[in-house]
Amino acid sequence: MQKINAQKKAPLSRIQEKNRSLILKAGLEVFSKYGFRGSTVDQLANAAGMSKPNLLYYFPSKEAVHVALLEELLENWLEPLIELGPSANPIDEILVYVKKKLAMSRAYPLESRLYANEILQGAPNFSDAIKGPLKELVDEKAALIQGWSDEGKIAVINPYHLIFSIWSTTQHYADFDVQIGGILSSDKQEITKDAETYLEHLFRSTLTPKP
Amino acid sequence: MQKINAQKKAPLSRIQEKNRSLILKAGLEVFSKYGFRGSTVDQLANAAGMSKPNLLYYFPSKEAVHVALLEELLENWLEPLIELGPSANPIDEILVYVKKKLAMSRAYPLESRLYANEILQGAPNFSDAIKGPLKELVDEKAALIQGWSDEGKIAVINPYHLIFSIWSTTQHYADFDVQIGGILSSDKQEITKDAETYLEHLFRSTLTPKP
DNA sequence: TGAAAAACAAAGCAATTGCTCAAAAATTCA
DNA sequence: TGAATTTTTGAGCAATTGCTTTGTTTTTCA
Repeated sequence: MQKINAQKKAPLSRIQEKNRSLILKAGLEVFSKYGFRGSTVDQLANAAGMSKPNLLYYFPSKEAVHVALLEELLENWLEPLIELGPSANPIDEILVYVKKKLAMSRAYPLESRLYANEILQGAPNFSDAIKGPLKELVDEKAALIQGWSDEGKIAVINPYHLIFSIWSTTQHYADFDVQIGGILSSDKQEITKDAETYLEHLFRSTLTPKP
Repeated sequence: MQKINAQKKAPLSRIQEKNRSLILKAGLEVFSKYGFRGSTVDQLANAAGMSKPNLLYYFPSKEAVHVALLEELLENWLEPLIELGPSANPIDEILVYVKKKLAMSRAYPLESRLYANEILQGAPNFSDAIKGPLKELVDEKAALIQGWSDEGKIAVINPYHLIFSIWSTTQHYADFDVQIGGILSSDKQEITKDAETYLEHLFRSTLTPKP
């Protein structure tokens, strides 16, 4: 064990702060591209611009870097959904959530791919978070949406699958970026604009109650 | 090089047939779980129930197994979209495609994850297929859908993004299976039924033209 | 300033990697 | 049957893996 498990006691020095963040940034780049098992400590150290032993001076193992990244990720990932709340106009409230998720896919594609990699590989370091905080939050918001549905303010839909479809359609633009870029010739900005228009239509139609 | 590049000349013997298929099956299991770089020849050989040198007697390298799998995958992957064609009822025609894709996600989750892994990692062995046959097919079907849109038979939507959303929502049930299972307590069969109901509503609402 | 502490890295460790060699075992077929 | 061919593998290769050892350099702060 290294001395750096003082994380919780002493505040981090400037150098520690800088190097830990360099390592996490490097970890994000490497892990999001190759997954945990496909990434090497050498790659991490190279990407972070430091020697291997120095990297392991700040994090006790390759896995520790990965876990730290996933922990950081969870908060940011849940945030937009947390903000979904009671509203006089539920459809717009949900559409705002869709737009936030799409914007996040575009602003943080590496994070999205890190997450996708982890889930794809069976979530070995993330299943607690899924079954705990994530499930709780989704249950809560699904109940909220179900309420809107019961009141006739939105169409009758399964709120869980609604959430899944919002996740999948928005994250697709980050996770399958290579595929989309291979099929569409337009530039990224235009793709994003078209995606937003399309998704707005998609979810508005679905949510609008039938007469 | 091994003698097995006789693939195209001599027909495969019974033993060859059996072992190649054992290896491909093993490759599917391992690669879909860990990605290319995260998988080892040892794992492949173990999963195939044979020694490492014997596996390499049938395929010249780990990469050759991976490439063979991806080639096989492409055909099956394109098939449902190929079948999408002119119809008096475009909405139902598209909904049939959605259902086929969802069924494939459920019947072949490993294939879906193999594909997702490859794309996530930048499609190092698949970008030709994406920019070639896949793009061509998608262009063709997008034109077909655009035609329906122009004729007023379906709503005004961007056909490319419609296709992306069909892919993402259906494949999500295979690729993010662990996450879904962690959130929903119902059994797989019920999840699939609910997903089908939800997706049918989702795409029918989107595609139905507004008066 | 200088001694203690923190930050760093060259070299090296055992284990694992993708793959090969050489030879044994199994199969084929004249 | 038995010789040729195909199939199989134990052993081993150099390279890479995750991580440590050992020490040097830099920073901190009394």
